[in-house]
Amino acid sequence: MRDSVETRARILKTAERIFSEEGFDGARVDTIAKEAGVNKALIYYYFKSKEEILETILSGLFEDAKNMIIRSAENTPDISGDNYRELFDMYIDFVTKNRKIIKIAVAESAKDNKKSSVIMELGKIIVNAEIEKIRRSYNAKGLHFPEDEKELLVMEFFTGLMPFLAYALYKEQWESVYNISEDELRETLYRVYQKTHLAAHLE
Amino acid sequence: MRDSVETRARILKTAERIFSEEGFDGARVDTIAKEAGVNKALIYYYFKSKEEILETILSGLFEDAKNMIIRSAENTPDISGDNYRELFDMYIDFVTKNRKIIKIAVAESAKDNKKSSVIMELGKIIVNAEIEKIRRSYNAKGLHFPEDEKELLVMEFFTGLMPFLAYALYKEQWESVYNISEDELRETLYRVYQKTHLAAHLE
Amino acid sequence: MRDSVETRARILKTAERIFSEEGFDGARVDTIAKEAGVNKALIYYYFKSKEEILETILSGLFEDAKNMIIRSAENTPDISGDNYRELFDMYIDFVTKNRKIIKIAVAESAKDNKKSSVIMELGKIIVNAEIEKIRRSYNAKGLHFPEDEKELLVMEFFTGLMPFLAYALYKEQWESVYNISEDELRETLYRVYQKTHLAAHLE
Amino acid sequence: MRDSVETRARILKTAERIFSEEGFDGARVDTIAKEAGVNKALIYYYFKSKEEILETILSGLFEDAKNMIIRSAENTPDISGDNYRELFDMYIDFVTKNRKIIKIAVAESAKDNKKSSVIMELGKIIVNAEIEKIRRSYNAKGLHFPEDEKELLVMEFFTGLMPFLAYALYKEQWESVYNISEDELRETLYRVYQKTHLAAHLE
DNA sequence: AATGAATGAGTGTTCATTCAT
DNA sequence: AATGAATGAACACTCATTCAT
Repeated sequence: MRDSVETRARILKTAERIFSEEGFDGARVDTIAKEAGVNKALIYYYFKSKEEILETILSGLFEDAKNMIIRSAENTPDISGDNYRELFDMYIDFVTKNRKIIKIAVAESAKDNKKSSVIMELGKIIVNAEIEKIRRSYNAKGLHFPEDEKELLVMEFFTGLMPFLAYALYKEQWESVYNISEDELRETLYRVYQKTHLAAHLE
Repeated sequence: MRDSVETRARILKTAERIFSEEGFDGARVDTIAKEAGVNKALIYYYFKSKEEILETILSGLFEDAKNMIIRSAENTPDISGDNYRELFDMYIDFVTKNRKIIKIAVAESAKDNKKSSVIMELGKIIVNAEIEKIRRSYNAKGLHFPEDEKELLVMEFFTGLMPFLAYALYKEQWESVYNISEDELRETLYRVYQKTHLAAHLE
Repeated sequence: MRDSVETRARILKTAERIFSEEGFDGARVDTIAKEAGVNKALIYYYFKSKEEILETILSGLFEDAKNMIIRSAENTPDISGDNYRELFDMYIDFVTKNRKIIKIAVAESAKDNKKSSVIMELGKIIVNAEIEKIRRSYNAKGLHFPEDEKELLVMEFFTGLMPFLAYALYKEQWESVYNISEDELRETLYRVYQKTHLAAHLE
Repeated sequence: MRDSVETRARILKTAERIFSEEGFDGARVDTIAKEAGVNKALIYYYFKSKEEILETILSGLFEDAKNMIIRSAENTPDISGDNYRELFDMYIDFVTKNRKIIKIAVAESAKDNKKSSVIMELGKIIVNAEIEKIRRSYNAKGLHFPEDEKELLVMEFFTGLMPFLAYALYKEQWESVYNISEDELRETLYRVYQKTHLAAHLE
């Protein structure tokens, strides 16, 4: 019974890696089985289809994101110059830890054949959480919240969230192409993020 | 002979659409043939393999990007408050027109199994062009160019380029999920871009 | 211990139903287990293989048939106008009660790949029993038994037994397609059987 | 193009044989391909699934049956002592020629999971055709047609048609088990059929 | 007597690619 | 330049059967 849980988890972890390496369609169940060290039929004992493995993995990303948002709301309930760094680190850690799943999610979300996508859904909950924080910051300072909420949505999604997703996607390629260390990339991105996205929240 | 060129182009256009809808691995040569209205074997008369179709399409994106950069260098050789809008429009038009290919490129670039990727290559040439413009702006104003070029690279890639790619990827989904028109999204993004990325270039 | 017998019987009863619904090859051990409410491995505790379940079921049919023949020989040792009905009912009851197994047996016997088949074996013992009765009837009446025993064999198999097997096979379909009740079908078949097969035994 | 028709026919002929030997569920597409001397994928070029092969084969049986009925209606439009033999031969030839398909049809029709079945459908058209003939015979003789049409239906199906289907199913097994030649079995069955089913049509 | 987990060998089906014309 | 037919190598998924407890 303990083993069973561990086996299922191993399958998921392996699938996550293979999906992120080959893409969902490019990945082979055979490969997952072999690399997870289990019989292929066992995968279908735990999951009803390859599709269900993907869904399970993406649900995991959602859960993780929600938990991070809750923790984030507790630790840094509003935005101020002081807690910028904490917030940034929380997000960078999240996307770094989940970068394989994020790659899968982005690749799938790029497909033109669906109305909405995982990234849009993920965007929604993260963006809303951020906007809530901003609202609280304004209230705390006794300022009235800017009426143009749509602009805020666009800002959080396109210039707030995207750099983090891009970091998840291209971190390793940046390290190898530009010969930059993980730490340096992270620090540089922090400075850049301060000067661009975060700066816009200080007027 | 005219026909032959047209047929090849039709195959490419159809492949571009199918790839962007289903992803490269998810797409079927059969589907491309049927939807392009040609015999499947004919595709192999024009292209050596499915892979070669992809390469041809992605090369097209490169050519287009290079041309845009050249035009851009002529029209707006440096960056100033006055030509922001022109620059923004040029990029938005480029990613809108090429959004199908960009979706393919991003999905492929998300795969963990390659050192570098199309998006990294595309990033390089675009980012370099932008940095060149910035350098020229500094020189024009008699200022000395900031020493930290790496920060500039990171900035142009993660907060300069990414919002445009995200626009290409999620434009349609944004329109349908947030019930926003193409124009409104574009205008809002312009304002956001001004307040974040472009603002950083004005200190 | 009581339970154990009951469990085994439940497996057999369920297998009988599933085999008759899906055919032997179409049936899945998984389905039998689930519908019998037992663990799949338990089926292999009671039976060596899926094949052995089938054999057990078909042996059951044989035993039942033999018992019926013995009872039949006691109750109606010869054939006369008076006991036609009793005989007919005995057979109809037998094939009705065993119709699921008969469906399985016929479907299996239809396969071209065996020399003989369950239905041929079943035919043999039933036909022989009937012929024995006829012989006794002739003797009782002081008549000499017709020399052409082969004709008798053919008659008992093709026009004596077949209508009963067909009744087992198509009873439910007849009821639904021709909107006829079980009783009406049985009575009509009796009249028909009298006018055809039984009539031939009266000259 | 000629070849293409021939290849498709060869696949069907082989499938017919394999299905009749192993049953539909027991048959393997691999086996059909190998024995038809074609690549397995080619089977899916001509037929969309194993199921569709079966349907095509069974449709063929229907067409053949209809044609036989039409020919039969022309040659022997009513029933009389004189054309018994012709009628019998027509049916025996039909079921002999189509015995492989009939085996498949009976095995499939035995499955408990369908409302109606091929054999019921086949029964309907054949039985109706026979009843029509009987009606014509009565009219020709100036007799009034018996009111109980349901009895006629039952008679034609259970004692008229069934012996022929049984002949198709068990002909070979009879030959080998009872060491009887094809001709002798056919002749004996004719005599038996005369004394039973046909006799009932002479009152 | 009973079960959850595991497996080898397959099973129908698909796919990119090629051949012959 | 174009096509219908053909193929080898997968591919996702299944199944009867067994193992360990």
